[in-house]
Amino acid sequence: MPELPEVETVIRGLKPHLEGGEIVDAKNYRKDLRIPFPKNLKKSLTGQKILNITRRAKYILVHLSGGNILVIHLGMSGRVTVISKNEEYDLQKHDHFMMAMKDGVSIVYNDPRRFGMIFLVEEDKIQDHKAFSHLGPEPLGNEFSGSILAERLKNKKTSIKQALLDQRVVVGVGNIYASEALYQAGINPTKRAELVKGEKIELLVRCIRDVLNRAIKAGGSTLKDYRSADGELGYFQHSFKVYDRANELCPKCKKAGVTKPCIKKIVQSGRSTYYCAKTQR
DNA sequence: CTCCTGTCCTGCCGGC
DNA sequence: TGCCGGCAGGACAGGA
Repeated sequence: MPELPEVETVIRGLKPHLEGGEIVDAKNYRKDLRIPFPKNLKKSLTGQKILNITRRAKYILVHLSGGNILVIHLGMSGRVTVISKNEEYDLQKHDHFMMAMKDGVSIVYNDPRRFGMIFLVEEDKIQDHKAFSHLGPEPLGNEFSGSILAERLKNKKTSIKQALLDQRVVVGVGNIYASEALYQAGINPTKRAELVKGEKIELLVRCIRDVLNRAIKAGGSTLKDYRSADGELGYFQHSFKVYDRANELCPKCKKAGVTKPCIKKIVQSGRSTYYCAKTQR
């Protein structure tokens, strides 16, 4: 479900409730998600202070005072709900994990498909952890640029769409924003990755940043209205230009006076891709 | 190495 | 109304 913007939105929703607080209880309601919950999770978390919450790729990193990081990945369908002090809460179907803070606030992790993961890693060993060791640059960071992307796409025979989903190339971009970024950049998703270069690559970098930033902004605006940090796509889903809009007219074509629907849906490596057949070359 | 397919799991939607 | 197939925002193993 969540790509970088949704994960970022969840983190921004959690920060004010958790940062600086102390964990007084934690529970997992089943033994595993995609991978097993850590053994002694309650023991590992209780008494820990939450120093801060950060993001790496699509992972939520909860930094603990003892030097460990509680890592949360939302998979396809994970959500985190904040429950305020004295609020009644009945455990819901697919609630798999909870954590309670000293001030009475708690959070609940819910994940119907259980593709998510929750695990602990030592702060100074995170780079060596197999979930993180292969990760590429953060798309919103300074280390992401046309030349970096070009280097990572060099000799890549796969399509540019699939390359963008590869977390070794760039992190955080998922199935929706890959389609959206390629649309904005006017690049055909089936184009061989290594053939995207020069000005086009610079444009693609700007488009990836822009699409993600606008989605984060939209997520932020939904957060004002909802106390829950549930990573819903929020209002941004209403502004997808091509994703899930097969047989519709894209904004560029509409503006150009085209009347024939231009958005096609294709399947690449088992994932749906949406693009404008007219403007994306 | 790279690339692609299948798999994990539940919910939901459309067609019959 | 019910049943069934197909599909869904991610990540990874395993085979070619």
